[in-house]
Amino acid sequence: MAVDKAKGRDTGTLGKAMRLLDLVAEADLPLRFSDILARSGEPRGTVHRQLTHLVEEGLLEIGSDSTYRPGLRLLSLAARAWASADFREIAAPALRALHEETGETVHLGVLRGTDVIYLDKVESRQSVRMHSQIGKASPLYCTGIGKAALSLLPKEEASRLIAGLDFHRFTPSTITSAAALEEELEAIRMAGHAFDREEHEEGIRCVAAPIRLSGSERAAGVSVTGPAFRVGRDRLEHWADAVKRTAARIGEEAALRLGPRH
Amino acid sequence: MAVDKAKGRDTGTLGKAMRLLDLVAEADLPLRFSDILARSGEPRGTVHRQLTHLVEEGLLEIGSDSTYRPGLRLLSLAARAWASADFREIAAPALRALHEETGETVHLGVLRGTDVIYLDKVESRQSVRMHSQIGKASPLYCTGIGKAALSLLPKEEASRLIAGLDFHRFTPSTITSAAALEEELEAIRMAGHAFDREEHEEGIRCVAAPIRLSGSERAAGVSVTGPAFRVGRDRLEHWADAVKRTAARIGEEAALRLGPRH
DNA sequence: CCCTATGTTCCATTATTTGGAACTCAATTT
DNA sequence: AAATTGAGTTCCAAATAATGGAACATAGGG
Repeated sequence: MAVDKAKGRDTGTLGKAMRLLDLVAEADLPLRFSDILARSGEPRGTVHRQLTHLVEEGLLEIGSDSTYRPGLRLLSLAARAWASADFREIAAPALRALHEETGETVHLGVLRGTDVIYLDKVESRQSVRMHSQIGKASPLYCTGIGKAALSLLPKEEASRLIAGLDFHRFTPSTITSAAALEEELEAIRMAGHAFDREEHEEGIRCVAAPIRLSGSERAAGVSVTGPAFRVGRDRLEHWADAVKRTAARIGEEAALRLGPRH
Repeated sequence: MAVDKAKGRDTGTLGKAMRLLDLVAEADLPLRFSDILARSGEPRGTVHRQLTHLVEEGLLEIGSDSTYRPGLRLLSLAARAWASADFREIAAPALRALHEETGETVHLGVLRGTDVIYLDKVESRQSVRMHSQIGKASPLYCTGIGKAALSLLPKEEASRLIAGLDFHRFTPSTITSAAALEEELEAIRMAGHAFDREEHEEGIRCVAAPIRLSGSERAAGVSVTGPAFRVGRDRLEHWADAVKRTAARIGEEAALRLGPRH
């Protein structure tokens, strides 16, 4: 049977179920059975039984027209995951301070695999709902936090991650080659901060700094984000120091409160 | 091995993994391997392998001191679940209106099993972070929304649910018997709204009304919540109508936009 | 009425999980 | 320093659950 060496993991039955769950969650509209069947490439019986199990567990929900969508149980599980992410709590005051100083949206994110997961967000305007972004995953190579966090990893680990990336062009400025990313990464290591120059979304720019989380094997970052019309290169440059100070502060706090005991 | 008829479900391997995940998520502080082993009652080898799988899938995370806590992947999955909960989106304007009218915190929740899951919350003070409650599960028998939603179910279904409850006294006013709950339920059916008279948390009161979600086999509710010192019985009574109107409005909107197609 | 698309169920075969025991590695205790 | 305890990890034959091909059901057209 030989486990696929390239990918490595083999989480058996659970892994298969999760792949299916991902498939449904990732779709931006409810899928019908046949859609899932087609996308999964697995045989009918198998898919059907697995979906049934996921529904019974509350991880998926099935509509009257037998469309599948993510289930509520995910919400309650995540609520706990979020609550117990004490790193987030530790960072909160520093994020607020940075927001006051800059007046723009501040994000906190961590690296998971090749994605950045947003843990928290501070913004002034209420109109855009807060949760909308929390927990969201974005590719590492086109976000300020992603690139900043990457610059913190040991070089060979960073290169390994980069080698495995699947670049997708979101905007004209998106970095779309490993070579270009490696080059930018070198600059980020020197400067201590990273920019996102409308690389993920047109009209959105940011400066980010990496947070060193000793102990926890995790790379994280903070960023200040704003619309291009209001935030020019000069302002980004100008904020870089504040962002770096914030990152350092969070790193120290975390080391203090998560390091010794916990 | 004869499936436990009383409980019914048998989601095989997935179910077992999820039970373990719940166990870890439900604990309010990170558990070590032995804690989990003890609480699960399963044999060593089994627990160890399952935890390993959960970690590999990102559903759990393991700290340097080999403690387990909920993983970040739950956040990203839930982000999608929340985004695609179009019911929440439909309800949002009505919730805001109710908040403006009453000036107190407004909740939207749905019934899942014997719990109420909070889908959304509108409040004025920013100090208490919004997410803190979203996705949270609270027992059905001591929350306004829970009791209201229950009043919507067919009587025998409600009774079946009630019979299966495991009452826990949170405050002196908590309802702690099936008989008392059945009685109150009758009153709620007549009135069309439910109160929470400091039954879940001391000093916190609320009025809730059930939302009828035709089609979707789901019972939901809206509530207005406030601190006892500011919200007397009279005020609660006074808001009852507004809450009922809001519930009706959400129900109609949902029927319109989720019923025909979708 | 037949045809097709879609969703559901069945069951012998096959692969995965199980769980008891043995093993490692530190930190105590004797 | 040797023995003991406690915590985490690994192993593998036996038990159990997942697989997937095919048959069955159901609904909408043409």
